[in-house]
Parts: sequence; structure tokens; C-alpha cells
Amino acid sequence: MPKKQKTKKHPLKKFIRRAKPRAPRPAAESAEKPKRTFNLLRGMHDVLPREEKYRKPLYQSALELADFFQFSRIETPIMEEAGLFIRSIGRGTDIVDKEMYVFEDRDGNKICLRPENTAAIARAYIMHGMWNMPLPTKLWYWGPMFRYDRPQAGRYRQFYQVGYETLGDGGPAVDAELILIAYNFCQDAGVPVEIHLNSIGTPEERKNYKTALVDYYRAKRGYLCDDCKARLHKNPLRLLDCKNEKCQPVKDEAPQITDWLGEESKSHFMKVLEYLDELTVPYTLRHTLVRGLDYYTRTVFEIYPSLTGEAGAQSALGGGGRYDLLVEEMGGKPTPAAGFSIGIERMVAAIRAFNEANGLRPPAPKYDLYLAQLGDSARQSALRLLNVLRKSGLKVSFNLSKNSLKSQLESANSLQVPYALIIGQKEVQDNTAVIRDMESGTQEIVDQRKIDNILKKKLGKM
RNA sequence: GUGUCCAUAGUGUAAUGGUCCGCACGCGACUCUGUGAAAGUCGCAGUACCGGUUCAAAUCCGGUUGGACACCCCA
Repeated sequence: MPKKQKTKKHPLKKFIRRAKPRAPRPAAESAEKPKRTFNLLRGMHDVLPREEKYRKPLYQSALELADFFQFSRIETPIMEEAGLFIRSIGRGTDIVDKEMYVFEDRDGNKICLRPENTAAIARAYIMHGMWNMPLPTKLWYWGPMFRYDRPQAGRYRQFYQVGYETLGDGGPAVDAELILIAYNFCQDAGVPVEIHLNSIGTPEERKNYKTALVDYYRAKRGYLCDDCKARLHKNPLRLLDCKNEKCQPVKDEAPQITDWLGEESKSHFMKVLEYLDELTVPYTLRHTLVRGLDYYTRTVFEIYPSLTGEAGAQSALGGGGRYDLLVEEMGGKPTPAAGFSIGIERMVAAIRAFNEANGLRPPAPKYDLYLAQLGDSARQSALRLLNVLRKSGLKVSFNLSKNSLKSQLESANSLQVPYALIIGQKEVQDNTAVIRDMESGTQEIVDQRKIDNILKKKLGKM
């Protein structure tokens, strides 16, 4: 209230006088023109250090799983001939039609930024004659993918995927093993997930089913939403994905693909389910699940966070399936294969959502001790000691840029380290160091040469 | 590609068109020049960009860029 009165009391003129001399802002810096700053390209994002506490465990888990299940790392280039993905993923799919970064290089070659990695791995498999490796060939990857899509939360134009592919074995155990890996990856991350599962059969089986589906839908055309009317021509399998309420009754009565599978596909699928039951991996059968890439055959699956969080709740964390015909389609010899990928950004988002919902925090890095130093000569011995401590397997925090002991102990305190090691001029001369118990505040002076052993003993590491 | 909303220090926020933008966290320093609580003091750092309206713009208008949401689709 008093504020308002104040402004009302003053007539406009008072401010007119004051406003004028505002133009020449900082007189000192006017010599240099302000440099313009840069924005990120749409859909691109920096992976900042603070993300690392989420990503690192994911990467470690990916590494462990690969190790245990004997997958070898493969890194293919992020750029490939555009035709590779057009042929494998298929014309008419959204990924190819509207989400690929395609451009010409200086020689006029049509190249693209990879929208996914499976096709590239099939290419590498063929190129390098990997069927000469012990069968099956098991490969994993971790790297950036690119899709020219409209960004949303958990959706970027450059995003990271981790993926596992098994080539050369058509058996259902492969499908189950891959689903198990995907499931374990999410479990390691602490994210409860559900696996949605379906079989889309062979291309022939699918073709027959498509005909039946289109016939069925055509009869009910009048009851459909506009999107579905378009899908009827463009991509009939997508009819099953429609979320429009108008279409639900029609959808519920629609023929199911599993009824159109041949004996072999059917028993393959049954076997996969059996394996999963044995593994107690929870799954949901979803007969409406088809995938947006043409190369899939038989088993397809997607992974969803099972918590009903808001952020990215309806978007899949990952997905995959069998692609028995891809390698042959790409010019290799007939090679059944299967694989899956998981989006790292989406995993991080899911972990965040889960933590928030449960009041959890990501674990902070734990250090065994903090090394504090005072003065130039101390800094020199500190550096040497640091190296000794590293080799003895201790995790040490330090900051050689800090000068005051006080601020270094403050850091030690906020890091919650059990011990601080202090080295000043005096200690350098005596070749000693002060070990401070951060909890009790008690200190003892020890011989520098024995530090690593003393600390290890104190920390129970011996 | 369609529709809707949004943009203030690194982060979270405040400012009837009128005091060259306030606060908190953060980071740094000091009070205490060799010892981590708290507190206090000081410092760092901002109106996304370009243009317009106005005596006066963080505030109104247009554009650009970026973000969020819902479609589409997917990771």
C-alpha cells in the first residue's frame, strides 16, 4: 500500500528527467561491442557434468551386462549412406519419411546421420564377414542417434542409445536372453518397468493379417477418426495404436495378429513366453504392439516405466525385436537376428521421476579422504602424495587451487569424508602429515611414507 | 508436419508501462592470515535475440531462436 502511494504522489515528469540519461550504459565497456552468444540447435542438448551421476551407473551396468552375456562392443560411424536406412527401416515409416537427417556431402553423395543402429550393425556384419566369428555374433553399442523430430521432454534430435544385437541364431532363447538383458538394465537402474510383448510374424503372415485388418476396418469406416482413415491406406498396422476414443470399440473387435501366425511363428512365440516365465521376467501381451520399422519379424517388444509418473509416462524407454530377414535383405547371407535398444535420456528421466516420487537422491560420490595443502612446497608434496594414494587404491578429493586451510576443510566437510590429510610447511620439512578424523576432530601426526598403510587400516581396507 | 502455452543471474523465483531488476540457493572471499557448525559482511552473475510502439519497456506489439505440452511417431 505505501508503495503505491509513493508512485502516485510523483507526477510523470519526475521520471522523464530520470529516464533520459540512461542510454549510455556502461561507459567503460562501450569500446568493445558485445559478442553475441550462441544457442543450441533445436533438439540438441549438452550432457552436463551433473548428468554424469545418472549416466555413469547406466554405462557401467551396460558394460557389465555385455561382459556377462558375452557381447562385444561395436562402434559404427554416426554417418552412413542414406540408402542403408531407407532400405532397412523402410519407405513409408515415419523415421525415414520425416525424421532422418539427410544431406549431400561435397561429392554429392546422399548421406545421413544414423537414426538408429541396427541397420548399421547389419551392414558391418556383412562387410566384415562376421559369420566367421563364433556363432552367434553378439554385439552391443552405446552412442548418439539422430532424428529430426519435434522435441519434447525425453525426445531430442540427438540422443543416446544403448543396444544389444544377436546375429546368427533364430531360436527363441535369443529373444528371451535379450529381453532379460533389457529388463536387468532397468532393474540395475532401479526403474520398475513392464515389458510389452507381441509377435508380428513373418512378412507373409503379416500380409494376410493386414488384408484381414483392412477388410474389417473398411466395413467400419464411418466410425473411425480422421487419423485412422488415413492410416487405413498408409499404415494399417498403426490402426491398432489409435488412442482416439471413437475408434476404441472398433479396435476392441479387430482381428488379432496372433491368430494369423503360422505354426512355426506361433510356437516360437510360445517358447519365448515360456522362457520369460521361467526367468520370472514380467511381461504383458499387447496384440496391438507393432513397431515403426519394417524389418521386424516375429517377436517385438517395448519397455515402459511402470510408475504412473507424468514425465514421459507414455513414451517407451526402449524396444526391439527379431529381424530375421534384414541381413539377407541387405545383401548378406540369410541370418536370423534379434536386438533391442534403450534410450539413455529417457532412462535418466525415468530414474529422476522415480527418485522424486520416492524422495530419493542419486548417490553422491564417496571419498576416503580429503588432501589439504598449505603453501607452495606443500602443494608440491601434496601432488606427489596424491599419486601415491591413487596407486594404493584410495579415493582422494582435493583442490590444489585453494589456498586457505579453512576453505579446504569446508570442502572436506561438505563431501563428508571420514578423514582429512593436512600438509603444510612444517610437515613438508619433517616429512610428516596430519591425519584429522573429521568426525571426532582428533588429529595425529604420521610419517608420510606410512600414510597409505595407516589410512587403509583406518578405513578398514586392509 | 499440426495445434496450444512459455522465455528474468548457473538454478528456483520477484517486480500496477515509471527508482538503469529484488530475493533464495550456488560460487568466491572475509570476520577467524594452520583447522570443517551456525551467523554476519562483501563480491560474482540476469531481462534469449532483432526490431517496433512510448517521454519511458523485463512488462505492450511483430519477427527470430529456443523450450514445454498434446497430436503424429518413437528412444
